[in-house]
Amino acid sequence: MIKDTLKQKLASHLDHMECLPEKGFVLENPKNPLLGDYALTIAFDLAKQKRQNPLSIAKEIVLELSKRIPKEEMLFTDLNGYINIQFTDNEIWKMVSSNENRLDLFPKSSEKILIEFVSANPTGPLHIGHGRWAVLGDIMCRLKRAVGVTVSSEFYINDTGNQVKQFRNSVSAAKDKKPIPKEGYHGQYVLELAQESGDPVERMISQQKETLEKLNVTFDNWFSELSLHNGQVEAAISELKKEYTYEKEGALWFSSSQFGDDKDRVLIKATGDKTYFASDVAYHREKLSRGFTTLVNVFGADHHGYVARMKAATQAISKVEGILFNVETHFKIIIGQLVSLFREGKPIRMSKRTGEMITLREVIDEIGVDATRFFMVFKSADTHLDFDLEVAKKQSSDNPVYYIQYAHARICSVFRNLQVTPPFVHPENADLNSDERQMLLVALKLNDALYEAALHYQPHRFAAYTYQLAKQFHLFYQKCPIKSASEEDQKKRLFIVYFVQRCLKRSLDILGISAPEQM
RNA sequence: GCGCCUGUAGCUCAGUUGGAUAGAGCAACGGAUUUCUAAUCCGUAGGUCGUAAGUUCAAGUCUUACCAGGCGUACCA
Repeated sequence: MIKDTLKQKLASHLDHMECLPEKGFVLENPKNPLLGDYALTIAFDLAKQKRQNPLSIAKEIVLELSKRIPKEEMLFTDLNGYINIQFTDNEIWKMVSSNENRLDLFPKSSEKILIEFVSANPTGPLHIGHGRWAVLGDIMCRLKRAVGVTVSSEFYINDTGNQVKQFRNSVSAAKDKKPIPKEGYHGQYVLELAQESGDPVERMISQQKETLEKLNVTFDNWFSELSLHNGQVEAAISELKKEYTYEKEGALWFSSSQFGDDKDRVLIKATGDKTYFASDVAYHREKLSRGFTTLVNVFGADHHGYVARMKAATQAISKVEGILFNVETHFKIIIGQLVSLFREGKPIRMSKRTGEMITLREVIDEIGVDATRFFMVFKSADTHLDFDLEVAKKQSSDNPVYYIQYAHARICSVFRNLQVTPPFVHPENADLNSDERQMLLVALKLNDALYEAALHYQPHRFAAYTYQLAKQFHLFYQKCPIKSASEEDQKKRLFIVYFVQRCLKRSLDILGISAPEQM
């Protein structure tokens, strides 16, 4: 990580100079790349502490840093109180060669994370919202793994309870040519399932699995709710009973409001049935018992009302059982906002009741896996996504995802055309023009982008980086010909492009998008 | 009513723990190829960052109030 390395280096020097602000400091990216590769704004913070003009502080710091850090590595300049830092070409080449190996670049982590996502009811086909949460969860797993964290992905199957019962009833009603109950499921797929033999719930689960696999999303574990119903739900309830439950109006309540929930929640109804929430408590108890240090749940926004009670339950269980687990810091719930489908600017109404809906499978079939994944990950998880099928498809020529893939294909094409095969030799300290320099710099920032995105569970930031990398390449390609270049330039540029190719491939792999060699 | 998310260019959205002149894509307009894929690149135009106060040397970013949209608010899952 070049930013991290630079920051540590600067921090130790600034500390010795007694110029380290109390709050710490941030390495900025200058708005204008001509100003520098990174920038410090510490002069403004120090101005107050030292009661001096920020401009003169910046000048002093530049002077002192220039003495301490050899000018063969980087150059410091000051402007309007900002301190700008520019790497030398020599230093860029050094970073390129030390960037070759991967995992040991990141801080070691002893975390063991469980990421649960999608967890749709097996009572219908997945829709585009599930697709978004699936892609987000999947890429979070890939990001974490890429920085060396242990991650397990899991789908929780709600294969028991009222909804499942209604669903089975609906299918068997359809089988008997009887009207489907009012509170049942009315989609076209129910009629189709009625034509088939076997348990409709099992059919639905395998259909969902198939769709997700098609989307390039796989789970380490499919966890059945039903499997908790041979004692584990009862066990979880009796654990809570030790301290945090009471009876009221014939029902058993969990006092979740003690743990920050708006109100208390029912575990066992007056009818004697256990609530869905009770199974969920058992499920999360089970997660803790498997020794995960961090739990992550990706919820659809339509379930965000569940967050407070799940946190409350998990905290209560950990207390009763004496497990060291801080919900505030180690139970991360990511809310994925909903997706609205459009076609040529017109909203597509989705209704499970009337059965008028477009399934995730249909979207994938229509616009392709790569485009679906990219559109789902490109926008931040907490913005409502307006997704126009015609735009995603019609644009297929200058769609951002193809733009990125094309960058990769173009590089492969260069090699084919020149009849050369990587790997290429690393040039020694060759001078860089500004386009070559920017190209390498953007490519070098991959690990920083990766680490940041993984740390904050923000896959969209990594997608944005990948796009930026492709963009920089297309610019480079335009400005820096390889075939017609001098022998020396050609050698240098072949290596640059080879480096970029590997960065693109690695980025696309993390996004779960293919990196074609030809388009 | 209360809670969560959102409000930035005509449209869809970025904007790092507050930093330099608020950015990209699409759409519009004008250019670039005797050269490795023009699925590309360059340029022009487009903004009261929902509104109003506040904090700060510095606010799209933080605080408060209000306005608008989405979602939630079950002894359903």
